[in-house]
Amino acid sequence: MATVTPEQRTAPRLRADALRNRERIVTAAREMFVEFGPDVPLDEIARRAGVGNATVYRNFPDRDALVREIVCSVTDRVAEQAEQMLATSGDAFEALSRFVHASADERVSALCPMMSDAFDRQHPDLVAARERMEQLVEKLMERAKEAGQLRPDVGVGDLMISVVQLSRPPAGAGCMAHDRFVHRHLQLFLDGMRAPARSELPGTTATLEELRRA
Amino acid sequence: MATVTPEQRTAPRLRADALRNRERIVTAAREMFVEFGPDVPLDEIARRAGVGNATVYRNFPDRDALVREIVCSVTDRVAEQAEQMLATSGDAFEALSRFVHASADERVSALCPMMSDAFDRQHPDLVAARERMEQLVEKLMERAKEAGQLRPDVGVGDLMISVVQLSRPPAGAGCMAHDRFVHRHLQLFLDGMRAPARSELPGTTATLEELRRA
Amino acid sequence: MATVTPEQRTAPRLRADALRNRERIVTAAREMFVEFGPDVPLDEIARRAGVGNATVYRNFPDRDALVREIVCSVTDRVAEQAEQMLATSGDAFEALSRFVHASADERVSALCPMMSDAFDRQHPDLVAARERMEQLVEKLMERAKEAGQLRPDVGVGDLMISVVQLSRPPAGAGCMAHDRFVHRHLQLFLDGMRAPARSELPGTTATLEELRRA
Amino acid sequence: MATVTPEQRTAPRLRADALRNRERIVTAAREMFVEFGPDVPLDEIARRAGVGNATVYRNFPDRDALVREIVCSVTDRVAEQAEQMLATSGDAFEALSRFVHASADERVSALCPMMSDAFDRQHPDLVAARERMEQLVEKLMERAKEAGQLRPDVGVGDLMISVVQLSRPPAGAGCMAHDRFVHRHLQLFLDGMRAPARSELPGTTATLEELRRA
DNA sequence: TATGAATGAGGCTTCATTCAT
DNA sequence: AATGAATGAAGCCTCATTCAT
Repeated sequence: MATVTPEQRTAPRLRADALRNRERIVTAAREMFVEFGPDVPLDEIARRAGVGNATVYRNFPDRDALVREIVCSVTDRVAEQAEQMLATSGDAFEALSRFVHASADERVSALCPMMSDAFDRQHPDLVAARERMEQLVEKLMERAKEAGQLRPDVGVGDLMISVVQLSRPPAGAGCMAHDRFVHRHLQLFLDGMRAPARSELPGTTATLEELRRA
Repeated sequence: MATVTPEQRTAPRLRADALRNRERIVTAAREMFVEFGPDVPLDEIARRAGVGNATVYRNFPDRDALVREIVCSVTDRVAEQAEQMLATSGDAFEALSRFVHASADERVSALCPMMSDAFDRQHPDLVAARERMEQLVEKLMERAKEAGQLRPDVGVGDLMISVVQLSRPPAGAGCMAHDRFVHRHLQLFLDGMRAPARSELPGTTATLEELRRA
Repeated sequence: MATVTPEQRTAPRLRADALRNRERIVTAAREMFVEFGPDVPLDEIARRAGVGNATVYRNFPDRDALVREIVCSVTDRVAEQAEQMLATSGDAFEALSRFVHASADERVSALCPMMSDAFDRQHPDLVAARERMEQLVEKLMERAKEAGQLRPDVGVGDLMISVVQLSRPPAGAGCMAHDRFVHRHLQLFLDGMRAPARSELPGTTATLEELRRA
Repeated sequence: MATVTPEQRTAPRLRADALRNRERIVTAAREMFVEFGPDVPLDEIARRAGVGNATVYRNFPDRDALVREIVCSVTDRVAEQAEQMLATSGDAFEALSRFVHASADERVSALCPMMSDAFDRQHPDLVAARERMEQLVEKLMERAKEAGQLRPDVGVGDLMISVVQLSRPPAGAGCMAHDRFVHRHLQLFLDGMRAPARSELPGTTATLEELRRA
């Protein structure tokens, strides 16, 4: 399966040092979005990345483009985790569980903008990355359902939205502090997803895509 | 049991119309914080409340004071829900479950700032409101544990933090849309909290208070 | 004939001091647009007006709104000059001539944005002001044509565009310096408009409105 | 008569390809200044010229130097037109008239900065180019005055300033649109300059040079 | 007391200019 | 010599907060 990397998305060959700058910006932005929420000043991101503010704009025409790049790249990382877990042959629920915890470590909460109206959720890059991720997670959940370990009334959206939400650090809180609890709460949520179902769920499941019109 | 009301917190007797203004501001602010996130302009809150912007400042010296008032009042409402559930005599887990769903309807996600470093979590009003709420929820959980329905390795902080997080609307998304999923995810989380425990939890439980130095 | 004043355009009753501030902003903006071109920093306009920069934005939502106000108000002033000249009973060409020179003194060159694509020439306020002015100038020219003093092959657009252009101060030049020549060149242009025509004109006349699609 | 060419102004021998680059930059800059006004970004000029932005700086130390080069080269072109008209033997006013219209086609409006305080009008290159042009136009006007076709109370400055002004495209307007009217208005102005004078001119004539302290 | 208006600090973005390849 | 990338200084606009009526 072909993996679309961020580099492939933004193709035009960059010089070695420019590429390094771009990477530093993306890394800084991911950390700061997760830590301080999506409103961090771009100037702060530039400072953390060790570049001038205008360098951010050379790489990303506006704020949305930077946020989109972060969302896409984290989506790729999460998809990568799902792919790795699919490649294991052991217990299916265990694989799902490890995927969930690994996603939190990959800062899956950076996907938060994907759920916001103030974000172009239909951008082609984003749609492609999201669909790939969803298909992989779908398979992971399917395997666990077939093994009778995952309750059948939950969908990809239920899982991913909840994981994003539970791992979101409170705005302005150091995310390191938050990490202390996240895996604990994710574990509780995972236990609630095990088969057999302990209750009937209200509402209906949703994919991330459906959020568009939800 | 004595309930501390917002009016008692800000003691000086207000004229009837001034009191009504204050209430309208708080109501508008709660709705708009939940709907539009914590960055909503105060002028917009004033407009929604139908008062001039300066009236907001007459009632709350600065933005933090208003946020604190919202947090305190929602804490009160949530505590009220816990109290009501404690007053019922039926199934203990059912009471806890109803409390959780009711909290979401009371916009418990407005408590989010309580978990933020950028917020004075030690303010006396806040400490009082939080401790009262925690004691009531603690009792609710205690009853369910004694009935063998709630796994014993979870604490008040696990529950409240998770409920706040799962019910947080994505920044910039209408919360109405979000409501479609929240109760579903809360239900999954509740199922994960039922006894018997289906897994061992990592980390340790935490009270909201501990978040301060966590 | 009812005159539409700027105050009537922006109707909502303002406090006395706020109205004074608004007037000061408009005055400063008119002078600086004429003197330095349409790119003067708004902060400089605010400084010259003696108000904070945000006060400009309170009165005019964005830069375009301020420019439009200037254009409308100068259009009104120019129309006023035309009306006064129409009220005189003397020589028709003399009236037209005095109108042209008076327009320059009223800073008619501030109408320059009216000829720019980067400007909403269809705004209702602007359309109303422009049409009123054009009708008055049309009458003034008609009278001179009927008296056999103005060549019949020129139109309102020919006159107004040329007057705007000839009286435009070079960007960055003190307009006071420029005034030394403007009336001289306007006089030459007026002489060229006298009947009998001394040559055949290329192209066709145009109204300012036609510039839209020109 | 010795003609000072731009190449002679910036003496050091350039390689053929470097010279070609320089020409492309000047051409692109002239077009874009006329079309988009004096604020067009240098990066855009470089793009239109098909070179990197830094190449512009290699050829012109700063923005002013580029503007000066444009002004000088247009001045040369205009002088060239005057020279050609002087070489004709027909009607003197006709020659002057053709010069005026040809100047507009040569984008004489690019001389606008020559009238701005924010521009070093005393730069040797500029002074030389301007004086040469003025002398040629002076001769052209002299011939017409001697033939009794041009009113004697007008000077070179009157003509050149007016031609520049009348042919200036409004900032932000495509100059093509503007061309529709320019020749028409120039013709009216020319008619006003014919002898016999139809009125007395206010003020005094001026050379472009006098603008410095005017 | 309640209000609309005023303010200055700060964030986003652009651009002339400099630097490194 | 030529280029793409980097930079910091503005300019525009918003918003929390203060002032004057």
